[in-house]
Amino acid sequence: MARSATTMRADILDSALRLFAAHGFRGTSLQDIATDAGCSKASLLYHFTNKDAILTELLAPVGPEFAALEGRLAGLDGEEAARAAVTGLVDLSLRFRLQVKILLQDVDALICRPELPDVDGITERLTTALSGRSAAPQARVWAWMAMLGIILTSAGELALPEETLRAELTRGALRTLGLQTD
Amino acid sequence: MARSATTMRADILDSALRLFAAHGFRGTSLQDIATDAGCSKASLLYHFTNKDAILTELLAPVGPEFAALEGRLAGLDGEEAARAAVTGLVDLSLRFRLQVKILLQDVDALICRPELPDVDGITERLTTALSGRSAAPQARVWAWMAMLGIILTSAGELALPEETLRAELTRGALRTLGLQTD
DNA sequence: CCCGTCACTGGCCGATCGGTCAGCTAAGGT
DNA sequence: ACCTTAGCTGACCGATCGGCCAGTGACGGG
Repeated sequence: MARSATTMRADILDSALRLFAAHGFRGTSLQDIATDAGCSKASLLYHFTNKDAILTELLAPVGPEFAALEGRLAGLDGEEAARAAVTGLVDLSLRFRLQVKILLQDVDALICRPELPDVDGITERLTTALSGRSAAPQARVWAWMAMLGIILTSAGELALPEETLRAELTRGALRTLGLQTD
Repeated sequence: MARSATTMRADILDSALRLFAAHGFRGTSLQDIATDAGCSKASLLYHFTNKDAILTELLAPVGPEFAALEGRLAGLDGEEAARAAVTGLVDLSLRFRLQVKILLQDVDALICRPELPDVDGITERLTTALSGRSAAPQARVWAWMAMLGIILTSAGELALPEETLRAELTRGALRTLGLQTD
């Protein structure tokens, strides 16, 4: 054995996460991952049944976290819902920077996979909460701006300490939505 | 001859623009475009030297427009620069919805092509203008949020009249940046 | 000491990719 | 009537993709 099994699996997942986030799921070949992880392509398929399984395992923790956030938002309305949605979304975007980047990069190729997070549904319910359950066109536009601003800015490569980023993302999004920033 | 040459070329470009925007450049094969345009794959490569040439022609008008915007912004500073950047960016994002979507979808695969718009440079100069030439971390974060919010919300599929979208994108972005919305 | 299992690999497969090429057809000039 | 040319295509090519399989070598239990 070259190295312990758990190390090999972890190395593969680590390489895959970085490469998928950098070049997209479709833009990263199994050979790319194998080279980066320092093993053969066949070794990947020994530890994982196929390429999709690697992605599924990387994104596994994301779905439940967003579902939990939606559960917390479900009972809220108006400004209360919007504020909770902002802080929750900022938190998840920072915790799952790379994973969210992967999801948004290949949305169209990744929806229609039942085991993966339902991106369309999540974005719709999040924008609804961010808009304070309002159907007004302006509220919907601002909700989309706030959501995309939060998610993609945190997925970007701003070289800032995490707490600074968290605070400014929150303030920026609240202002986008037309809410007081305390 | 099946149809006039100009019609065929235009049909190919039309199909390619829609498909590239929907599934990405790498996610769209020449066969996909040919099927959508109602011709053979070989016919594509009769009208265009290769796949990249189709993309280059689709994105040709975008680069100069952004360069012109940057030229107008170059002499401005502070809040004046930020306001001009917002209105200019909203305008271009709405005029080139699909093209911008293509550019952002496959950024990593599309940079390093000299004949294509320099996405990194454009985004950097735009965020600088949006932040009012400020180097403060908060200003840079908000500039990124405003830019990504504008570009990707206009590239999305909100079913709203264009002038409503233009007005709300502008107001939302100005508020993100902490500016009065008149 | 041997044998089974685990970790891993080289080599191969069919499908699909972007791209080439010889050749067909119809229109237009002479 | 003949020839040229533009428009278009089917067939084919090498490269690369995801995935499969028959091994091979090291380790641990009996």
